[in-house]
Amino acid sequence: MTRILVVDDERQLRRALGVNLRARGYDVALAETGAQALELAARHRPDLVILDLGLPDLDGAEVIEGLRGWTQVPIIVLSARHGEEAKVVALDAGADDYVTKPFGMDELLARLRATLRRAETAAARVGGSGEQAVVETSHFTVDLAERRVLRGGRSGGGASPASAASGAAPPGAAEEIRLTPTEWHVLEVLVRAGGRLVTGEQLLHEVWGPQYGTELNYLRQYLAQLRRKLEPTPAEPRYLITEPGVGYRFRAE
Amino acid sequence: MTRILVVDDERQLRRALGVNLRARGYDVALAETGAQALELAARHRPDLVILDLGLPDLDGAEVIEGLRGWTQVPIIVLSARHGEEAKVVALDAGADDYVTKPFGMDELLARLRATLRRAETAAARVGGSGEQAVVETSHFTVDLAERRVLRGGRSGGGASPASAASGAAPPGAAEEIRLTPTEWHVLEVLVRAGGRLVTGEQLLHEVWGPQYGTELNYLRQYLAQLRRKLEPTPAEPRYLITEPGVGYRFRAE
DNA sequence: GCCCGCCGTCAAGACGGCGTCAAGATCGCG
DNA sequence: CGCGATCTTGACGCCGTCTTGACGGCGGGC
Repeated sequence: MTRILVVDDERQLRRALGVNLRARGYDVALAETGAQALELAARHRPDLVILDLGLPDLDGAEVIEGLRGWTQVPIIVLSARHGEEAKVVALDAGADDYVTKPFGMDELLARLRATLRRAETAAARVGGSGEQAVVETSHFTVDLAERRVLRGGRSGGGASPASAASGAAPPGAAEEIRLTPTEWHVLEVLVRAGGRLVTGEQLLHEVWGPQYGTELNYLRQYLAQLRRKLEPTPAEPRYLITEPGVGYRFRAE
Repeated sequence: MTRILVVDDERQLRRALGVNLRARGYDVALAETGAQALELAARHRPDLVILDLGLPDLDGAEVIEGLRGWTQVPIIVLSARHGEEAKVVALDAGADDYVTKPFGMDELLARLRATLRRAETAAARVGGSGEQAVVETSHFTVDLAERRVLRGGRSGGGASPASAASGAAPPGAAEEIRLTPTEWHVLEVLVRAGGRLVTGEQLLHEVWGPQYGTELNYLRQYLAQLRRKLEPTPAEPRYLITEPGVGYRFRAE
């Protein structure tokens, strides 16, 4: 469900927004100060922030900058100030839209939908931002953005044992290796670590959740499966390396 | 250079916008009718459109829909109408922002920067191929602008199992496949993703609205119907691919 | 040289996701 | 007011995935 963070010091308006948004099926969190807003945003990870500029503790621009320091979450600003100056400042600080009070609830909701729509398509296109999205070895290619693994680097690996469904691809072309969600997640964590060692405990936390930490047999299971699917000779791993007694590491040659 | 398309029938305002935008370093194209706007947009591929709703030839919503049929270009609407109703209609039709006349040039420019900034993160699109209005496979053709699907690629697929109503079309000619609104919407989202994976949640958000996110059975239902209508062998999908545990993907071969 | 712990492997059962079928609800149209 | 098309919702069975346990080999420590 879409999470909205509403930041406003007027109890009245905060309640009204909360009720209206919840009625539309949004998951709403409320904050009444800038500090509380920043904390809630970090913890709650909202999909959109509705921010009143007239907060008691922090200046509006400070809140926007505090958010923009680490997140691209869409921000709709509410303000009683109609002046152009204020709008320009807020928008250039990183806000996505600016609505002057008093405003109609229908308009705000429509602007909210428009902003969410725009942000959603943007987020879907670039995974996070920058960062290496494709890691290549001489036997396979891991595409973190597209969430895919393709067999075939410079010198194509051996023919895959069984590929029934996919039409015959030209030799040397990229052929997809199907991974289950958990397999992918394990591989992703290792690849994102960029060659650094990942302890068993870290892996379990990332993939299975914080309440796991001792189930090392899970890792043995999934590392074996990944090696079977990715390594040229699974018995002698070249890429998915075991560090005995510590954890695992992805080596990109 | 960033290209802006300005659509307005008032000569005065058109000129003012043109001058101001050019002074800021934008590359500006001008149109004074809806028809001209659509044509210029297709040819010129602007990075943003500023659209006056009070055009002589076409209704404002028509112009927005005409653009949204094939492009995600950001649209800022100008209008003399202050009513909420008009704003909601325009924004829900696909506009990104709505500015009422008279407006301050500084505010418009700030809103323009904010909208461009938000849209830019999406600019890192798959290699220049840009936005295709028509996507073709060897069994059918999806026309995003015309909102149609035609059976027939190079070598026409087998005869459809049950097509009673349509008159006998000449062999190899394009025959339209009728899709319901929801079917079309699902297909459109998948095709627009351009081969990238779309999670179940994203699909539900786009098609059914943000308050949906867990009704995965809807997707099963509609994906099955689309496969029945589009796939040569619905039991073994070639185009509408399931990524188990994650979502769906459109594969254009 | 023996014991113990860690790791790779195999196998089986539990579980949940996915495709499918089917029926009711809803809406627009004649 | 009745009909058809479409959307919504529920149920069911199959299959792939996940979970869990057990076994054997290998190496290191004592």
